[in-house]
Order: sequence, then structure tokens, then C-alpha cells
Amino acid sequence: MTIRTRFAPSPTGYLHVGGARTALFSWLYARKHGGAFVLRIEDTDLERSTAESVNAILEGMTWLGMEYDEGPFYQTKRFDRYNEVIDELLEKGLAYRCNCSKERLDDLREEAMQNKQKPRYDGHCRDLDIDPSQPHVVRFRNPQEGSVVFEDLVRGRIEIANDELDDLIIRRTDGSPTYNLSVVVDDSDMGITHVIRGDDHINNTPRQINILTAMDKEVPQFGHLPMILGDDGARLSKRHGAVSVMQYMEDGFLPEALLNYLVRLGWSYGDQEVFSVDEMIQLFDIDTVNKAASSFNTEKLLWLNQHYIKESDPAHIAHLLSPHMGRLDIDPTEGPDLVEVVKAQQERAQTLVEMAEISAFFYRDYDEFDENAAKKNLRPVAREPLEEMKLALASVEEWTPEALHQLVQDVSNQLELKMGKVAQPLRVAVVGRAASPSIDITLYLVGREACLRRIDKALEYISKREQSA
RNA sequence: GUCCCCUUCGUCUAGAGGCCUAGGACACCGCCCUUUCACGGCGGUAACAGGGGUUCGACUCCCCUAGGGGACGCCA
Repeated sequence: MTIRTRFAPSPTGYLHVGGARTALFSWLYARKHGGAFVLRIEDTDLERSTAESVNAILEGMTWLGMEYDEGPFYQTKRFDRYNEVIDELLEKGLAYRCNCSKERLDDLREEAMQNKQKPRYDGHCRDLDIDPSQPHVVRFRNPQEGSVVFEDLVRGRIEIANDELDDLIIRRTDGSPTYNLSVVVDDSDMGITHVIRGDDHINNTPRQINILTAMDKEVPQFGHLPMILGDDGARLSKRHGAVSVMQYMEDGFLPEALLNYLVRLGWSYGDQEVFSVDEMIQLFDIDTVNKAASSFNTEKLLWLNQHYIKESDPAHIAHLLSPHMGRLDIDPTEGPDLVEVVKAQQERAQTLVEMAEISAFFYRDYDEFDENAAKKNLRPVAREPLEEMKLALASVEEWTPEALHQLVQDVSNQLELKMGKVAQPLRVAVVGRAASPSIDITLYLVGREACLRRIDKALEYISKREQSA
């Protein structure tokens, strides 16, 4: 049997990390077993589904590299099929028409809650013969006895008594099918063998199994994934920490880092923390997924992101960094080779956004000195080293990191100062702040002209400071 | 309220009855490396929710309690 899994988001918002993790596990499972991964858009809620959301979801999937083998299928294009099934159920007496008013249903719910009962439909129309030409919904005739048992791939055996379930609506008054009907029809029609989804669907599963059984269709395997909670342990929701996957791209994260972070949320393979996509495919398994919910921890994501920035090919990082430079109004082609800049900064940034920020000075003069750095390093004692360095830099023949390193060394020796006493004021002068790559590389990439101009600016700063003192 | 599910360091997790003096990772705190910031190296603080059983022996099995989450829609 070929394994077929699916990801079936409803397009009512962007793709957030919870959805992405669900998609990832489903995708990995299919890939691991050489099966197919199907993408299905569950847009039966005509009110809330939007084309923008569909695009956002597709964009997120693409960015993360989770390619699907079939789809996207849209449920709105399959209404005829759902109605066919509903009519069939109706014909066989496995479903019935109901014209209970919403008011009656509301009253019923309220009454049940007051009596400390589980709210459920009372089956009022179960055996009535409702006129099909009048407004009505269609309900599934759920078995009233026995129980539904299934072996969940991550949770183990789950059993729910049928008398906990009621006759759920499968077709609305407006003729559109509801979720529980359409999923079941689709998963069956599309030959899905393993339904991997969030555990908020656990309670729907017995209903769906009952419908499937009524349809005389095969029941797939289910694997219910635990939730992902926010940084603070509260549920991830749109208003609370659930960030769009694409937001991570904008914030300078690499897709491989997010994927790696997500795969370790609720799953592990011994002590291994870093997984390439190939390793995930090879090592992942659904039955080693944890049962408990886990909290999203941005700190660890940052660590992984830095890891991938550090380990990646500099040219690759440069390619990804370029747009972030653009956001700072910097055209990286007008200045030092971005690949060289990446090599210099690779171990110094947790995100591409941060890397762009700390690399801006390679491409343009800083606006003003970082206050603390200037206070500490651009003091009168720094005047002489800076002036010496300026002379040396102006006349050095070879503008290479090696030659520049030697230069700083020579000036330090000449003035009988420690390297730091020369290099650090020089660094602040050239980059405007206290931190940068090693001084030789920094000077080399900034270039002679800009170095001299910025040293002058630093000397000016020192003079001004002396006057005001 | 009813039903379902979950519970190991702050966080992600290892743990399949003796291998546990509970391991790793992130974060945090020291020290080392160092011209800055990082990287890296070394070390440290820190957890089996509580209570009962079962057993020669429980983090591991069973029960109860507590806490947390989910479901209970003409949403998905």
C-alpha cells in the first residue's frame, strides 16, 4: 500500500508555526515512506475563506520547501460530490432532514449545560418526515449504542461512547456541506491512508469514523499531534504569539532553521539537535512523537538560525542577505563583495536582519558614533594612535588584510602601546561602534578612502570633546 | 458543566522496572581563548506535579487528587 498523507488548512489566515509543524510531520511521513503528500484547501466556510489566505499558505509552504505531489484541491469545487454523498446517505436513511430552529437548538444547549450535561442535539427530527422543499439542514444519523475505538498513531487507543455523540449537521440550510462531511469524503476519495493533524480534531475523529463506516468506506489511520503553545505557555493564536511563517522570513530566519526547530518540537531522535531535511526524512517517525503540548521557544530558534548561518555556504547567505540590505536602502553591489562581508560576519549574527544591520557600515558612513563606544574609546589619548594610523593607511601600498594587520601591529609597537589601544579606537573611528569583525578585515572591506574620511571624523569628535571639557 | 487528552530542569527533550548519583540542547552564571563583538573550549545552577498502591526494586506499571489543554457550532 502506498502511503498517502495530506495537509488540509482552511484559508482563514496565514500559515503559522502550528500549521507548519503539522504540515511538516505529514510531509516527512509521506517522504519517509516514499508516499504522496496532498495539499487540500478546506474552504467550505464561504464567509471566512479568502484568496489572500490561500496565497499566504502556498507561499509559506514554498518557502519552507514542503512540496506537495497533488493539489492544491479546493473543497468549494467539490460541492457536487459532497451532495452526492449526502443524498445517498439520505436515501439509505443514514441521514435525515431537520428543521429545528436555531432558537430551539440554543435553548437545548443552555438547558443541557444547566443540567450539567454535555450539550447535544436531542434527535427531535430523527423520525419526522420533513418536507424537502422547505428550509432544512441534513443531519447524520449517528449510532446510538456501542462505542468507537481507534488506535491513534501518537496517542494510542482512544475509545468514545456513541451516546457522547449527537446527530451532527452535514449539510447547512444553504446547501453547503460542513467540515466533518467534506473531510471524510475527501480523505476517502483522495485515498488518504494516514490522517496526521492537530489534536484539536481528536474529538471529531469518532464522528468521522462513523460517517466513513456509514459510507461503507475504509477508515484511515489517525495521528493526532499535540499543540504548540506560545513562549509564555499560553495557546498560540493569531493574537497571541502565533506568527506567520513568512514573518520569520522577514525577520531574517532561514527556512532550514525553522524546519529544524519545528521538527524538534514534539519529536526527538536521541540527543540529536541538528537535522538536515534528508536526516529528518530518514529518521522521523510518527509513533515517536510526544503526546504533550510544547512551548515555542524563540531563543532556541535563534540559536539554530545562527548555527545555519554559520554553517552555510557564504554565497548562499549573501544571496539571502541581499534583500535585507535593500531594506536598509543599501545596494550591496555598490561596495565590497557581499560574500566577503558574509564571511566576516557569519559568526556574529543570529538573523539576516541583524547581519544587515551590523554590516551597513561597509557600504555607507555611519550617521553618528555609538555614544558609549565613543565615550570610552575616542578620548584624547586616542588622538596620536589615530593620527599615526591615518598616515600609515594613507601610504600603505598593498591594501590587503595581511598588510593592514601588520600596519596596526607596527603602529602599536612604534607607540609602545598594546594592540587594543590602537585597534579599538580605530575600530570605533571606522565603524562608529564598538563591535566589528577583526580590525584588519574591517579596514580591508571598508576601503582606504572611507577609512581615512572616518578617522578624520573621529579626530574631529575628539577635538570637540576637548573643547567642551 | 460533560466528555477526551496531557504532566521529567525556566524551555525543547532522553528515559520501554534495576544501566539514574536522572543524560543532552537552548537560556542563565563562572573561567579560558581574545585588539572589540562573536565563535569556540571547560565548568556550574536547575526537573521526575502530589498521594497511594504493585514489586526485592519505580521517572518507568495501576489508581486517586491537583494542574494544564482540547472538544461540546448551520467554524474548520
